[in-house]
Amino acid sequence: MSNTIHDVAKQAGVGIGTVSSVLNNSRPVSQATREKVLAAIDKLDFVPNSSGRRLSMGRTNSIAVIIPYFTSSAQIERLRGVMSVIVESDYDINLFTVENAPQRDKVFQTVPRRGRVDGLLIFSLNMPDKDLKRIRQGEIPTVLVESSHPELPNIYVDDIAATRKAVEYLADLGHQNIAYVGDILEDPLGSSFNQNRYLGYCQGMENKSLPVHPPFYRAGWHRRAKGRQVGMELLEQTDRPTAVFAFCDELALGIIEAARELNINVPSDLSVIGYDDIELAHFAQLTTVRQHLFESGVQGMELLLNTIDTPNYNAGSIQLETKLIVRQTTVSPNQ
Amino acid sequence: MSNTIHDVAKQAGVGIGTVSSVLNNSRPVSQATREKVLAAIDKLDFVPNSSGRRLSMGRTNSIAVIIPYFTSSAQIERLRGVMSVIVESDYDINLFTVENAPQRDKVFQTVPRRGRVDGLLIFSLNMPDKDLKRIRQGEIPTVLVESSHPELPNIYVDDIAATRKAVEYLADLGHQNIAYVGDILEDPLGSSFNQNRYLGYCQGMENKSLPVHPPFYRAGWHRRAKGRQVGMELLEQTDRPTAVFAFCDELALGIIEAARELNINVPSDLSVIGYDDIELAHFAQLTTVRQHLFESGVQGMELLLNTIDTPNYNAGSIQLETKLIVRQTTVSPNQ
DNA sequence: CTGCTTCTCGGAAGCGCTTCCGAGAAGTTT
DNA sequence: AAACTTCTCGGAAGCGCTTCCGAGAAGCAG
Repeated sequence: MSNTIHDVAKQAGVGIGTVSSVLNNSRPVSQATREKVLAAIDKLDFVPNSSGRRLSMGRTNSIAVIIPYFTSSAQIERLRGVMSVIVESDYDINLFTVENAPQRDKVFQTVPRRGRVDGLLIFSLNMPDKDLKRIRQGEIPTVLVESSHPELPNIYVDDIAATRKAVEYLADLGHQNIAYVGDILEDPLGSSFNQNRYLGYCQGMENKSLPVHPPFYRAGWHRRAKGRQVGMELLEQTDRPTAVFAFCDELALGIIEAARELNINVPSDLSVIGYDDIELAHFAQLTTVRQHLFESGVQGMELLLNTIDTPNYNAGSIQLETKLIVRQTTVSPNQ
Repeated sequence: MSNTIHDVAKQAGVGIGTVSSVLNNSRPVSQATREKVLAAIDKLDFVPNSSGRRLSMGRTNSIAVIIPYFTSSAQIERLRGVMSVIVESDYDINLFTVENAPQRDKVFQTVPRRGRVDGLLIFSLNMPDKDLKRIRQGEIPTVLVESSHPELPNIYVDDIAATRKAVEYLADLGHQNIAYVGDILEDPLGSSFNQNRYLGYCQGMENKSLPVHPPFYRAGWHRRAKGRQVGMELLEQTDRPTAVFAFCDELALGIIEAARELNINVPSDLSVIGYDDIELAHFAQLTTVRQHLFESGVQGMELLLNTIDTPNYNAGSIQLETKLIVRQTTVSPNQ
């Protein structure tokens, strides 16, 4: 069994209060006593039991990060941003991945509790009002990333405008048959980025007086293999599109694979735009909408830490920029 | 403030012991009482405070996962495997990323403690003996992934043989000038996979009577951009290699980018082999050594959970297979 | 009705820590 | 030297839970 603060106190010949004081610098201790205590701590290789500390202090020093679509590169990149700031802090990260509605509900019901974590960082999920109420009542600081809510601080991106511009770019190149590949519209986890991007797509098409053609909407989830499969379906249609907007880069790469397989040349026979600008988009020379994923994790976590540490921190919302990065998968269509 | 077990007890008109009993099914409770308690729990939206529970039970229900090189796709894929098994369990994940020696030391010194976590899953790091002693003394169950130690259960891969075979494959294609791109040999974090792969490379070269040419050893870390830079250096040499083994796929892709930039055709002018078979290797048609990354996370976590739950579980080591996946970045050299 | 066993349950003790009250020592002033 | 003030520190109380002792109720046999 590990040593406790009592062992240290006995070893140093002092009281437990004194040991606690030197551990936390919570009250002045004479130099001589401090040294005795430090020597005892060192000798016994003592580290305070975190459960005891949590209970008596009423804080946990840990933060929950809740992440759906954990298979997506974009989420991972955000998480990297989160970790880069957390290593500099005293907080631990509790990682919760969420794949379906029951998992999400369980997490939302049990995790945002006093004594469980000191803060919540939620990626891409919209908060059901019931769970939100609990967060507000328990006053556990919460920040949303890639999601927004009038009452909660968040980091977001103007998905609609970004997608609209990407689609308009395709239209300006001369494309008329532009497909949208995303996720199913009524997302069971309650994320809204797919709806937003689809909305942006519709707006772009409308602005350019192009028709939104239902067979050109495809749901393909977040991975390349799925994109390839959906790409095959899409491109095997007799009346196939000349350009595709994919709501994430993985999907875009899958579509390029499908095209390759069907001997459809990208970009001369098919233009493809992705979204996110993940690491590999550069390798693939993919035209895409860059959003600052790593940065979103950094900012989200910094916002959360500030909210936790400074009681009345006025945590507003932060909008991150996007930028269309034109590479080599988009050109004007063949005449 | 949240409700406590006392509030529930009062609300239900029973004692706290009874509430605890129905929460944990730890002793029989009459149907009538149980229903009163459940109603009170429901009404007060009560979830037991985890800090209190941790302290009194002496277990934390959480597991630390310690991950270096968090920017690498391979580690992420392992983590995905870990998360896929953890969601089915009652454990939480505490995620620790480690980027340098001080961080590693701090984590090894403070995390493997009773009252902190119930188990440790360590990726890719070798345990210093001093820290290992603490783990053994405190008897906190530990499993290593991509690392091995005579006293600790682990999940590993025969890096040496896998690399040797990959290099021999290149030699058999007719390559004589084969470069190795990996990390610096004396890794400050104390991982051994780079050494092992380099050793495999040397063995392969020796088996085929090929010289190990020092300028053909390059250290490039784990990301594409770095691989591109190292690739430039390597390929701008007057006497450049005709084939490259890269110790991870990201690096291999970076080298292909460098070649592209220097107008060196892959594969006809330069063959490239990677390692890991990450998601995007398929897209890039990269010849690579496949290891079962996701599976390594799954198995590591399952092994750990078994070790925690069944006291004398005989957790041995598990070797995972590798396989050379030949795609389109390797051919015989030009005559 | 008595003496036994079996059910059911209340609540004190204790997990390891921090906080805080107050006691004693040391230093200062008059 | 007495009366303060200031330092220093011991250890009880309490954080919210689980466990466990033992008490009372209920059931049963004689």
